[in-house]
Amino acid sequence: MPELPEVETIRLSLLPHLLDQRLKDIQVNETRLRQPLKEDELRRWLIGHQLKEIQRRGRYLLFLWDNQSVLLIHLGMGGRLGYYQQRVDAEPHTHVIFYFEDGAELHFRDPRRFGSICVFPMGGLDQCEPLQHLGVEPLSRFFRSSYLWRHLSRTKRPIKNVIMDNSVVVGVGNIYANEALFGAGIHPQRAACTLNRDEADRVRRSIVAVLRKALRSGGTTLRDFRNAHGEPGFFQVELAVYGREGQACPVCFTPISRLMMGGRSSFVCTKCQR
DNA sequence: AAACGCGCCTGCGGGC
DNA sequence: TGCCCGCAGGCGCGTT
Repeated sequence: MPELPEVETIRLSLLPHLLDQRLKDIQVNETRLRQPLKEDELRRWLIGHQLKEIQRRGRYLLFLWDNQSVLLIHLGMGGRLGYYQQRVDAEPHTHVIFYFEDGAELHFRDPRRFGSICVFPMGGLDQCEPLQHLGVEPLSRFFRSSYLWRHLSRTKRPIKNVIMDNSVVVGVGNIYANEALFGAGIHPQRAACTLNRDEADRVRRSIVAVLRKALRSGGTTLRDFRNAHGEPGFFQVELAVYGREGQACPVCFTPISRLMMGGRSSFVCTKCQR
């Protein structure tokens, strides 16, 4: 569920509170995450250390500490990070609690346990398996038209699958892929290699535009997304097609149709998107 | 060898 | 009312 704008929103909401804070303790309630959580490693690397930076790579949050260690957190599908100024009762499915010296707490909550938490030395960042094969950041200068064109032109896969492929471009999930393709006027099932350069660049610019706009709205809250303070995002009211089957296309009023692609819902205006 | 499909996991909403 | 099924979907891995 959290795609790039949601993860970035969480990062921005944590930043002012956690920077330079020192970690006092860690409580692990559940180690059975996507990959088993190594509690002793977590404690050994992080307790007593000061948080120096919070970065994001794709959908991963990277917490950098004063001992050159990196805490990697992925929120999976419905994972949440909750920041609390002082002691609070943990909500159900709170698997890990980070206690800081100023009394603040960071709660990692993930009912479906699709998320993951691991720690590794900063020097080993290059060897960190989950980050190995990630493509470019869509909001960086590396997401150029020549880059996307190269990836589109060599495959017959549907365009929607390609822009959701994290080895091409990171952080674009189902919601923003649907929105970006609507904005570009491209049908999600078009074979990527049939797009011409102009269409490919329309897709690229549409991805950037929709991610930026969603970020400005604090992300999309369909059901459970919240920033670190428990506040929802507001981009759901601006969604043009996602989840709007049967509703009028905001441009031409044709009813939005839903089609399944590999078990995932795609929403499309068949008049605007070709 | 690219590309598809499945399994992981729980909550919730719709239908009967 | 209550139960069951389908859907949500990122990611890694196995299969074709």
